[in-house]
Amino acid sequence: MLDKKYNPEEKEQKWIDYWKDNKIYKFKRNDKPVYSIDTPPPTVSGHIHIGHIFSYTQTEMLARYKRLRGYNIFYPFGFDDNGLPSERLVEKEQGKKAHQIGREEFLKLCYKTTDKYEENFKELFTRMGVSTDWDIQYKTVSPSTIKISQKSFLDLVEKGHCYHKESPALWCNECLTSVAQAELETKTIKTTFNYINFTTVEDNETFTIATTRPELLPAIVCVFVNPQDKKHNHLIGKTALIPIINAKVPIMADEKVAIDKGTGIVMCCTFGDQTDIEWWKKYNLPLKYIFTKDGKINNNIPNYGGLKIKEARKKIIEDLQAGGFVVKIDNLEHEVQTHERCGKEVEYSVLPQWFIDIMSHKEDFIKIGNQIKWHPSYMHSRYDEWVNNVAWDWCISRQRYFGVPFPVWYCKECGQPVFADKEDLPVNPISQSPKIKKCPVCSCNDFRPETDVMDTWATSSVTPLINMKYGETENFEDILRPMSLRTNASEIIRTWDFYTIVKGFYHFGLKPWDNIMISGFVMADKGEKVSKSKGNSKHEPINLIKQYSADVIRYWAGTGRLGTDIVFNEETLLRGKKLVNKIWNVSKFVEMHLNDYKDNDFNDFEYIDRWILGRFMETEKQFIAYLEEYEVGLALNILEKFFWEFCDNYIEIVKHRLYRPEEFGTTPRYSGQKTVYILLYKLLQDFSIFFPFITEEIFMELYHNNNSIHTTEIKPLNYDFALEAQLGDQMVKIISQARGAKTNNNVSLKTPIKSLSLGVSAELLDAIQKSIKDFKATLFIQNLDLKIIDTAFEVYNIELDL
RNA sequence: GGGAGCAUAGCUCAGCUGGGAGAGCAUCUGCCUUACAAGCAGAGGGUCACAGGUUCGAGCCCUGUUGUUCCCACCA
Repeated sequence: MLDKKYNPEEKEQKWIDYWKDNKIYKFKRNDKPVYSIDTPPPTVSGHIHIGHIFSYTQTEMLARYKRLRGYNIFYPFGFDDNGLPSERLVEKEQGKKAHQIGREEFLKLCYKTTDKYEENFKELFTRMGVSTDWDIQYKTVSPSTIKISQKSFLDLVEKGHCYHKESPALWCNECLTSVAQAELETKTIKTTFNYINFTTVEDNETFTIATTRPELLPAIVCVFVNPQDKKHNHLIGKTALIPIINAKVPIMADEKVAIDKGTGIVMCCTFGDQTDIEWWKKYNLPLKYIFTKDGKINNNIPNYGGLKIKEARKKIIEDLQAGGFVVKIDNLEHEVQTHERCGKEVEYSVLPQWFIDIMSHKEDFIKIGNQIKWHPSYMHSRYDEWVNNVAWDWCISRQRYFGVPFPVWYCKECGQPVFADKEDLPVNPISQSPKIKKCPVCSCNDFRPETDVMDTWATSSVTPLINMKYGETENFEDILRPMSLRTNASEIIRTWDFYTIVKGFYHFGLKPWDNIMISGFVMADKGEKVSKSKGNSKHEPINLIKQYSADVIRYWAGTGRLGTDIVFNEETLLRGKKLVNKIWNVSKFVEMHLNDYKDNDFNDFEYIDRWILGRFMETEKQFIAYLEEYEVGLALNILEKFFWEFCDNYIEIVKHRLYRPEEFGTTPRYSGQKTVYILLYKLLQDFSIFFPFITEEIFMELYHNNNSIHTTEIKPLNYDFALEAQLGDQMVKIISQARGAKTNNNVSLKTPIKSLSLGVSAELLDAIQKSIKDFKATLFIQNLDLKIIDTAFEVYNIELDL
């Protein structure tokens, strides 16, 4: 017997335990087709917020759908505890920087901290009913993951897609590491645009250069003018004298200079921006690198050495003003590139780094992108746009600690890199030595380890490889190449998705997945993304679960349209709560009437039963169509609509038949029983995608034919009730009008109708006659007068028994 | 500056390949009806952002405009 009231807190825990004990979601190799999901390993950053719940739940619903369609679901969960976010978390908790703690001790703390938070994450996702198989869980810094990451690296080196080079790279002088283009975030800041006078050495002609970065004056290696610039092209070939610094640099020509920007004359430094780097390479300019790694001016620069960049900027402007070199200073708002992990402006640095070649295979990456089906389709263009705009090879070196080490040593004499053997992985070059004793180039026998670690994305981009146990003896390559689905939010198309495609292409020449599904963000308020870093998650998931139940939170998460941001709102939760409550109540009703029910073959359905069965078939067809397009929210929407129709109209009509067989007959009662038996079963199945807990509770109580609703299979009904579905709808409209008459008279719906006079179409007349008992009983009609008219129907007269 | 999404009832949104403008919440009026008052029945409420176009017919297709959000580029 179902309880009078449903107690979510108790029942949800019960089913969590049951599913776990009975391994309901366990992946086993069998004959069924595999549906595999590459779901984002969340960054273990200490806090889980409602945004996580949103996107993971949508994916989870798809897993449930595919499971109910007979697929063998490969649905692992991972944790991305690798890299800077974890390091920053530990630094914050310790109140110390990594280098103050020491490499070994710091790493221990990283493992300890991430383990702790992983448990929190796992618990909460489990609590939400996530049907992942926790036995195939991975993390991005475990020995097995490090092994696969290193293997991937060595494979790319072998294939010539990965190279080591001293090269300018983006540098964060807060995190003290290089970063990749994809890790940048643009920010608008207020600064000044400074117009500074230079002179030519040859004829002492004054010309003005506008710059936002006057502290780079000591780093100027040359000055550029557009050769088409009639006003300034006479300067080309002369020598510029840098004010205050008094260095002399050549004035050169380049088409890339925009004549109408600033004064049309540009200083080229080492390195102010990306164009500087291009010019530096193109014209083989000298290197005048003036910054230290932690964001100060080099000590060897007179007057400004030791100052922080912004201090130096201030001081040099003062000095320039004092020397009379400043023409004017404009206030300016402009966008700068910042490091997304810390929000500080990035600089450029020159260091030996490992790069993965991106630039020479952009077309291939576009091609692979075209082979993947994007949901929603317009997200594909974000990917294309990113690939087309990428300007750098992917720098995967990070001068940090907590991450995957490069399996590389260098000869101390000649610098020749020596790689670990694939069989020996995982390798930590700091604690281990290379196998070979002598450098193959110079025969030196002294090596130093690579101390950099890999970029987080270098590892998370191999999640398909981790899942398939790439290169291991026992692997899943046959079933996971490619995987069926990747899901994530739009913000990491350019990182996670792109890099995974890069790796997939380089390793196998294949797309990593057949489909990709992009979810939106949760907004705290309009335009304000919920995220842990901004601390605006007003609602703690665990409290919301306690208040509303996991099923109801899932309802909210399931309503969003694919790829579209949603605002967290409590009204939606309330709506979900009502729906879940209604499912419970109607199930109680059905249970009550199935006491003596035996499921026999039966096809002699009453007209009204055919109507609702036909309507359900239409609904489920659309429901499935939406889910095939991954439109979870639209599927839920249409199912919900049907469900209320089922409760408010069908159940109200069939009620009397179920209660009073002596009056309406046992066969019509059986027809009603069979109908609610079928439909509740189907509704529970369909709803189980969204509400795994309450549907399981009801299913296990009412239908004793399986060990879980989640291992059943959705099989569409096979009746031909299209006409009944259509005419039944019209009958409901008539019923609704008659009810309206009662309501308008302020009387109960039980009030008898003395007489009802109706005009109906011929086919509707036939329908009403076939369901005359139901029709009259539902409205409590005493006398019914029917005649045929041309239009669908018209109510001529209703006389109530007041 | 380039690309994309969105604009429908007071609020949050749905509306498939072009033909009836919809749901929930809120508001109002009723109803204790043998599952459910966390319920039920009903009502009011819209120039589908704006301007053109295609079509017998446009919320839906095309062009443009405005507003808004996101991604990218812009550090001279």
